[in-house]
Amino acid sequence: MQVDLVTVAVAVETPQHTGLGAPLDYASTAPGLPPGTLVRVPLGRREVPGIVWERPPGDAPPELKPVREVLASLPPLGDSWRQLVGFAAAYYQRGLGELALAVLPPELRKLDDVQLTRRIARLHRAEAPPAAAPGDPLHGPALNDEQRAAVEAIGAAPGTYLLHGVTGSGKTEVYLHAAEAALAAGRQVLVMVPEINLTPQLEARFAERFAGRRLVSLHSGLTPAQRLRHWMLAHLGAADLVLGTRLAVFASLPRLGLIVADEEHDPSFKQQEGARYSARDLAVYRGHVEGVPVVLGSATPSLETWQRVLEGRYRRLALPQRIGGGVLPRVRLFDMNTLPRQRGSAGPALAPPLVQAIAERIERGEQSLLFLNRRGYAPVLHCTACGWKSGCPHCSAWRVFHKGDRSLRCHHCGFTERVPRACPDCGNLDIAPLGRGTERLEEQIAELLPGARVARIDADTTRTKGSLEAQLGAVHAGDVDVLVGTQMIAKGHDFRRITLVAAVNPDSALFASDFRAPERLFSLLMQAAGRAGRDAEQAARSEMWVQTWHPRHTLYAALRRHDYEAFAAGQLEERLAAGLPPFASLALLRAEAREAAVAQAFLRAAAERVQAQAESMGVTIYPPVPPPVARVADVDRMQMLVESPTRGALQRLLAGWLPQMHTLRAQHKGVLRWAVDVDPLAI
DNA sequence: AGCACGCCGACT
DNA sequence: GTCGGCGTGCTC
Repeated sequence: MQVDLVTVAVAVETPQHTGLGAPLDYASTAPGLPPGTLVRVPLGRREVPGIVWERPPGDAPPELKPVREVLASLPPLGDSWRQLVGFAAAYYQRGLGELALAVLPPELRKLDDVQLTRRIARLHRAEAPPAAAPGDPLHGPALNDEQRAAVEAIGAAPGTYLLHGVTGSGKTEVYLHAAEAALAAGRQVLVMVPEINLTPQLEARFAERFAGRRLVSLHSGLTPAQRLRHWMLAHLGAADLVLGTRLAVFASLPRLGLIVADEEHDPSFKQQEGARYSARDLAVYRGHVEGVPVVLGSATPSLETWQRVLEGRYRRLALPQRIGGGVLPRVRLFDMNTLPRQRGSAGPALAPPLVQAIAERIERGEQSLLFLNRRGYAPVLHCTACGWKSGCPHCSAWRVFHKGDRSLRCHHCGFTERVPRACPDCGNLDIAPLGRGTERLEEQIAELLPGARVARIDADTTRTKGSLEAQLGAVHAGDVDVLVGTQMIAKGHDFRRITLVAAVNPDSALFASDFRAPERLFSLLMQAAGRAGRDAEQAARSEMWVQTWHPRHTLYAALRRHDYEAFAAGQLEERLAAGLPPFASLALLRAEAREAAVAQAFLRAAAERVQAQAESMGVTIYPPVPPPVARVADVDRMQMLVESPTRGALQRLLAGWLPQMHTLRAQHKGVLRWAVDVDPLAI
């Protein structure tokens, strides 16, 4: 019997610096294998998973290897999913198959069709019909006028919406109602939050409200089996709600009806390794492709989002009031210049009036939250005799003094040693901490406020699973008077008894070289302020203190009035003048080598290849420079900024340029890694 | 990236 | 004599 062979294109995991980014051709005996089908194909001497893709017209290579296995029990990945993945691969300059397979649950790639059939059958059996009938009325609080208007607008037409409101203004309630409307129409809902830490409380809120609906989470904290199960329920259309972190933007959702990205300004939505995608930007694209509304929620929108609102491309839905008539805490800028100068070091951790204010809170049984974005005891140790400092031998960074275990730790490469007893250079015994981290602040508060119950929450105290929950529990239970922590505590957690929030030392971000530093600081401080006075009855006497040496800085002036719009206007003006996003499109080319000169030469040669073309397109390629931390783990890094007036020009340039990079790399021995970051967060 | 092939040093 | 070092090259 004659067997007809057809040619199919299959996206397989081929790292792009091999030059193979596009799908490969295979022969198949199964006619009409639909795009989106999961298959296994031979690649070199291996057999790898792949996804059938559209085949662009053109000649197939003469000798084709056959598709080994068709995983027919899994419904094909849909057209809009493939379009999303195709767009993301092209936009972020990664191989299609590499991205497509990277965003599937890792466990899925290991299964053959028999195992898969069994898993799917088991899922259908386990997932009994929901306990309550769908369509139960929502039993939440009544919406205010603005909330109702927002829900109606979202339900009325697809498009991108900025849900603009401060902490406590009721954004989640709008998500819940918009979700209910989408669910009632038989659609699935995707809700994304920036951090895993925030998924449990979101899940609890949605689970409580949608008792009759099937809800799954998708984030990297799940076990491989859970992740597969949840992904599968979404893909099969059995899950109604998917809550997750940035990776959930790639969930396969055949009935998608609404996408929410909460805290859309948060930098965590940008993936920082591999394909460096922005889940927020992809959510907007996905909403556009699928014709569903996308809701971006924030009190302090990213300037990219805000500019699109000003241009009328996104619609702003404002929630101007805190629910229950609460007001935002009064912001008090404390001028550190008014303190008597102390000889030598940093001066007191907390200004005496702030200590007094905290003491009053303790007396009244209220809580205070002190925010210091630097963990450890002191960021650096130094010798008072010879000037030695605790540098990392492997990185261009200081090693941080951790008093708890008496260690010097590099926060970049992890290199850790016990604190030396004496100066390693001159033997002097007098080595002193410089500056202050959360550990030292905790110690100093105990001295300033004897008897106060102080707790510290940062990456060091929450290392083990469940410890964050335990510590937050202690705060909720009222076992803590003063909570000290890094930005970890500024985000999302809903504290009820906090009436004072203080930023201990926020100034450094004012003058950072990173052009987004002010935006991040403003948003962090607004978010921190939002921790105070969530109980309306306490709100009136809630305060946010900012200790600063620059009390007249415009950022603080805007913060004091809780005036995001004024702050944004000022920033946008600066960005426009400087030719920075959202008024320009950026990409960053990075290279790593043992010697900075090698990385630099590689980037220079790369620039030379397209210099003329770039100029003709109005694209500027800046000379390679070392990043802020130039050397990490004995590897030197260099980066080269590419700036374009438009996205389109940047995309065209990169698409033609990057394929040349792997041949160029072969000529530059010693280049360990290189990568491109489209729309980088920091430059 | 894997995973081969390929040509030179210390071991059962 | 072979186990294995990682240099170079390929994957429809």
